[in-house]
Amino acid sequence: MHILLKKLTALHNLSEEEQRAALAVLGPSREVSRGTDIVSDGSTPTHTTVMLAGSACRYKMMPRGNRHILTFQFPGDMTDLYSYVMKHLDHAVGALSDCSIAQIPHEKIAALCDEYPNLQYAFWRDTMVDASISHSWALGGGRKTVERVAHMLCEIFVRLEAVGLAELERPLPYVLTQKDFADALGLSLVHTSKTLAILKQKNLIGRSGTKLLIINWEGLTEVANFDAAYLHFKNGGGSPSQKHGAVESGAANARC
Amino acid sequence: MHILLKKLTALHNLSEEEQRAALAVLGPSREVSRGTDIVSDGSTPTHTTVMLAGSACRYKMMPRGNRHILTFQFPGDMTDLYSYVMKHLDHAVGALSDCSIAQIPHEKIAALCDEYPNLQYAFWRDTMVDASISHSWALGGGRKTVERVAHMLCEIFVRLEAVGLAELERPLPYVLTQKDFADALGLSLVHTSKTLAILKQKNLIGRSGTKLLIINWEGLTEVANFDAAYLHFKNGGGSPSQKHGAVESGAANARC
DNA sequence: CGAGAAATTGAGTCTCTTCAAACCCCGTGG
DNA sequence: CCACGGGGTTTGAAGAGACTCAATTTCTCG
Repeated sequence: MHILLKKLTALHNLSEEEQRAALAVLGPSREVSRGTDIVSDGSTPTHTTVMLAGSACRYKMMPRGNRHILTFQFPGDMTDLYSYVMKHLDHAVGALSDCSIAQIPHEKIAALCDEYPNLQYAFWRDTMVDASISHSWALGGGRKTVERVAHMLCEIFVRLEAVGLAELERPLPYVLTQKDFADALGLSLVHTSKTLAILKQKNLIGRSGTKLLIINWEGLTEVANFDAAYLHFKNGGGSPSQKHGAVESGAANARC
Repeated sequence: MHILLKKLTALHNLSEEEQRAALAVLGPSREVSRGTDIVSDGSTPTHTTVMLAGSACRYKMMPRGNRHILTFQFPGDMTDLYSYVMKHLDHAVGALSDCSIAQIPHEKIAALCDEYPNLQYAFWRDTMVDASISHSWALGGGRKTVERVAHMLCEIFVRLEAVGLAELERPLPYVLTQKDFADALGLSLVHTSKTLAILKQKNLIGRSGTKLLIINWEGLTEVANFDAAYLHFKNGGGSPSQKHGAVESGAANARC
């Protein structure tokens, strides 16, 4: 199953036909190397980007020269539905690792939306999950630092797992540097490092080469006070221990 | 002109017919008194709420007992399009002042969306502006405290002005307590108060009775480093001095 | 094996928080 | 018409958390 469909169907039910239609508009894949911008700030994109592999982020350079990461983007994510709706982008999208991406022209999205309202609904839903994640990040979610860091690790794991790219006992497939975390959390690199050290000390996480490894998922979610509901995956997210499963599966079929 | 249309047309062009259709689904108005919830956390609303008068906020109570304000809602705002898309709400909506509101059943929104794709587009756009505001709030936008506080004041003014509810030289029509600001900014009440005091000292803002008064808009935007572009109003927002006007007016008509 | 990137550690400083008390404005009731 | 009460605002002081600066260590990749 195509990674884009894995993501979309994890959020909303789509018919076979809708799935085929969505795939049909996908352009050829393209490689982007780490550190380069996929879409630049202030531009008015004509295409939407779909992540196929690798990790990226939507970010904004702030006046004081610091990078402010708004969200991470993983395979299956449509980084730029935002620009389809907004036209004018107020942030950039950059590759955090070597990535491969595909594009969809905005006209084709509009055509899809007209023909398949349910698909438009899925797209809308996708952008709203993004908003929900933003909410959760904003103001650090009222959590204290150790919680916040742990929470972000949980989020990343669940999102990757939802598209079949992560599983427990295995290191996360992508490299995110501590600087990336720091810029996403709004903390200094030093402090982020010290906080991660605490989680390592507790034997909740570790490193396997350059990659991050979750050693004790239960423990991590507990420290983080993590509830995957805000990610709005149909199956509730949250890995083996399905704690909060199927919260909204009842409504998942209906459009309203 | 109805307040809802003022808001929607400030974001996107709508035909006469679309405007009529949008108004037609509005339920009767209802009063909500200050401090009560309009929609509660964890619920699955069947209606979308339109603010007619007063100020409200989407908020979440955090484990540690603090209130975390996600966005302010002013007249014309549709607080709950979020729930139309998400079904299951992960935050509450509460009245910050006495409010009057109207509701629209979700089925009617779905019907509207089917019949008037351009209207659905406007709705989508509305929710995305919300997301954009979230982005701007997240992590304090990388600003330092005085900037942040000033920035929030600017945002509130521009949003109210866009629907014709605020003008310079006049106090803002609603009372927002410093606690409200603090909870939205993620700062302590004490610190918020001290920061506002700085802005007063500089003679940028003042108080007129219980209401806030902007004394020097130019100065305030300068301190805040404020650029209204992220609010995505067609006219660029930003009051008399139209600094960043019409950024995307060219594309505003087209759906794609 | 060496170079560069990333992570770690320590020390000093400043911001923001918490706790606590006083103040002010405004509506109410005597 | 004035005293009272309460919500909201202001102020002060002490302490915790986070930041910066700077040096060191570890890791990875060529």
